[in-house]
Amino acid sequence: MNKNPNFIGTTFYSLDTKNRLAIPAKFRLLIPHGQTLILSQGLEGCLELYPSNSWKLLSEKLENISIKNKKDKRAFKRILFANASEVEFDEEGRILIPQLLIDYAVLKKETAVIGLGEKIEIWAKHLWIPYYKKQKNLFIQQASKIEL
Amino acid sequence: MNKNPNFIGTTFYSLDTKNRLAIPAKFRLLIPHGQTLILSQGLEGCLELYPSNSWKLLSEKLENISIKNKKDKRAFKRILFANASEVEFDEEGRILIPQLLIDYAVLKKETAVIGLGEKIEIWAKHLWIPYYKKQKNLFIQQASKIEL
DNA sequence: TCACAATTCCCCACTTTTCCCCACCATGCG
DNA sequence: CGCATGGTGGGGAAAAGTGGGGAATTGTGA
Repeated sequence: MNKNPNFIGTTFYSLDTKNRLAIPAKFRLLIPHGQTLILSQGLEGCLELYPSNSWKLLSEKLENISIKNKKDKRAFKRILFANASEVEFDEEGRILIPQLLIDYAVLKKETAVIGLGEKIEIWAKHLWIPYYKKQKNLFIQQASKIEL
Repeated sequence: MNKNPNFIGTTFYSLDTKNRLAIPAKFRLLIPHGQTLILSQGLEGCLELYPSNSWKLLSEKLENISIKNKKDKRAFKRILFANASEVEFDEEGRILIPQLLIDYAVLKKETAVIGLGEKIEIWAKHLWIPYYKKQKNLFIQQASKIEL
């Protein structure tokens, strides 16, 4: 009965001096109260925030993925899990981001919080903006080919 | 059971100083009460408004297009989701348009709201008028080739 | 075991944004 | 005319985001 969350949209929020970051109320409402979340490193230098059930799906997917080199697979899994962290909301709907992950994503004060369906990505704004501009053109080219 | 809406026609409405935009009553009546809508980027610089189930179908379609490169595929999904937003009607039948999308479509006070069957497009009037004039001629040429 | 430092967490306060509500005006129609 | 409907605008309450003080907790080293 528990419907999968469907996070959508971009918001620009501030990481404060205590490494706290607000999560948009719209997203919070999609997450059952008291549920913990998993914050881990994502690709292209962002962070990923998962509700625990989405995280579970991800780990299962990872088990079934076919990387020929088993050694590489183990390594990938280790890095993913080693840097992952359980986080909770405080009274104001913020999460505390571990220093390790702040360094990984080169987070400064300005961040972009982006809903991607089953997960939420967190980007340093100074990295997101150029990435966005570059990829937007690719998007438009691809989308133009599709009959709507 | 649930019949697809069929939005038709152009209206020129005002975006107010609080970024609210009225949706024509005749369109609203086609949307079940309480249903959320997805506002997202369209092509040629407009915005598109979908009943959420229509958007879901569209996004799945877009996600399944064949991009071999996984990195490009991630980028595609990010752009798709980053520029979309859930919106609801207020008591007066208006939606609140996020600043990000206002910037995307270069919306000023005067907007054009256009019914296109299953979706509604929102244009800055100053962009719509020249686009319309230009495409109208093309339309006439095309029409002469088509048997109706 | 204790003292000290660093981190985390609870709480409060301030500012901005969003949303509820009402009021106005134009239009169309009996 | 008077009433109903639909679009526009704005006041003000409520919610959301931001920042910081200080207590509680944890960890470290003497």
